[in-house]
Amino acid sequence: MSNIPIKKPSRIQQRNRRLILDAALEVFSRDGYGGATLDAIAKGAGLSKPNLLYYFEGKTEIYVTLLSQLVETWIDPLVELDPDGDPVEELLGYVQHKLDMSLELPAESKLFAGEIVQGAPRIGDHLRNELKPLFDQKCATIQAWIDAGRLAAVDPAHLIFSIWSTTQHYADFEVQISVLLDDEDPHARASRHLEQMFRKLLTPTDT
Amino acid sequence: MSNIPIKKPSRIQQRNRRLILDAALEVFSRDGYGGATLDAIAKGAGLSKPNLLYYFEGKTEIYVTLLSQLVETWIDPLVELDPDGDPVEELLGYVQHKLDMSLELPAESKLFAGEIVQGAPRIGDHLRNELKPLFDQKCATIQAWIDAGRLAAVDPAHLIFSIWSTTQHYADFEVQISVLLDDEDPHARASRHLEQMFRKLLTPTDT
DNA sequence: TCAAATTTTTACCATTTGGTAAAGTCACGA
DNA sequence: TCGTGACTTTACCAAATGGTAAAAATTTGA
Repeated sequence: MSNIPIKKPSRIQQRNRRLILDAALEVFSRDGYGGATLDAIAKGAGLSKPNLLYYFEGKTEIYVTLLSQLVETWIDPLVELDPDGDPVEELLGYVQHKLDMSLELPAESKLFAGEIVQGAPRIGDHLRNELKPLFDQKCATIQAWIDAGRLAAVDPAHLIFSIWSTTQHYADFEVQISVLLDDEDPHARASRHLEQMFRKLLTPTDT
Repeated sequence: MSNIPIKKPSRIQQRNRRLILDAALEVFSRDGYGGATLDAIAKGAGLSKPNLLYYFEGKTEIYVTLLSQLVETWIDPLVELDPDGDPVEELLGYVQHKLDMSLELPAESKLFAGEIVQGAPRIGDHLRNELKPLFDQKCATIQAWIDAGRLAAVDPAHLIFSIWSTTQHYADFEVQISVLLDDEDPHARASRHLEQMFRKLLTPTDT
């Protein structure tokens, strides 16, 4: 018996909200929350500023909407870690998946990084309510693999941190990497390097 | 024959510039460049805003001064990588050193991260002129170690990226880590984990 | 087709923010 | 102790920015 009328969004609404969120992703990830302006987002979306505010209640709502959607996509590959699969291959697959995401969605990665670096003032709850339970569950999965002797003894939590940090680094520190690397194809070498590193770390030694 | 009168800074000048830079580090690392305000910095430093601007030409100058000094400290441990030392121990020592820095100077790490994430618009030159040559040199050192069979065959550049990303992660993603870890002492476990990971990666296998 | 609902534009506004001018205060060497 | 230069405060300001009111235009459904 909700009094709130839930109307299905019109085509115009869908299109414009998408335009706005796309433009906002660009602007927020490039300039940070504080540095971003509604004018810049409006310009990017091809709309007027008051028109923006017809679709979103304010700057913060745009930002939070963006981040909420993002967190879903971001933690999704972790969900797919299959307890019944081969431990080493599951985890190496996860590494590659995360690396691919970093290279394909750098703006998303940067937006997320920026928010966390600044203390997650606007998505702290999301982390606690959605990410934490999943994280604990996956740590348990990894620990079970170790206990079964199917994976080298590693610290599950810190393993995940290492996977996150090394892969996201290629998105978040893009500029630094491109300054330092004269390289042809950073992706291929990054991929090989991470595969090598995590395979050595994770492969159990029969004793 | 410079016409610019270089005066040695008075005690007051030294003290106040330090107060300002300390406060600015807090504010910039917490709110980002765009989100930071001169008022917040002034308040943190216990000075009036016009008084701030007596010591620095503007917001940007404070920020750039901070970052320039930071980059020095930041790349310093890399300088110390000794070509004549034991390769594995040198690199593991570097890992620990970087990890310690992340835990002791999180604000510095975040400030740097924030700048890079946003495309290093204000210290790009610093990276090119100071970091790049050092980076190339150290990659060569690592490659030499590998060629001498004293280190497992790894990609030197991407090894360094992995060291940077995993260690700095503990500073930059502090909030996320503290949400996910119920843990007593993250430092000790992080240290052990990274030691384990990089030792396995780097130790040469006699063939 | 035409009225109701939705969407967009125009014209604003209050606050915040980086920055300045200039008067005043303080410290220090002669 | 007094004048000079270093430092600080007061009183501002112009531009930028997040946001609003209301009229105008457009779309939609009967």
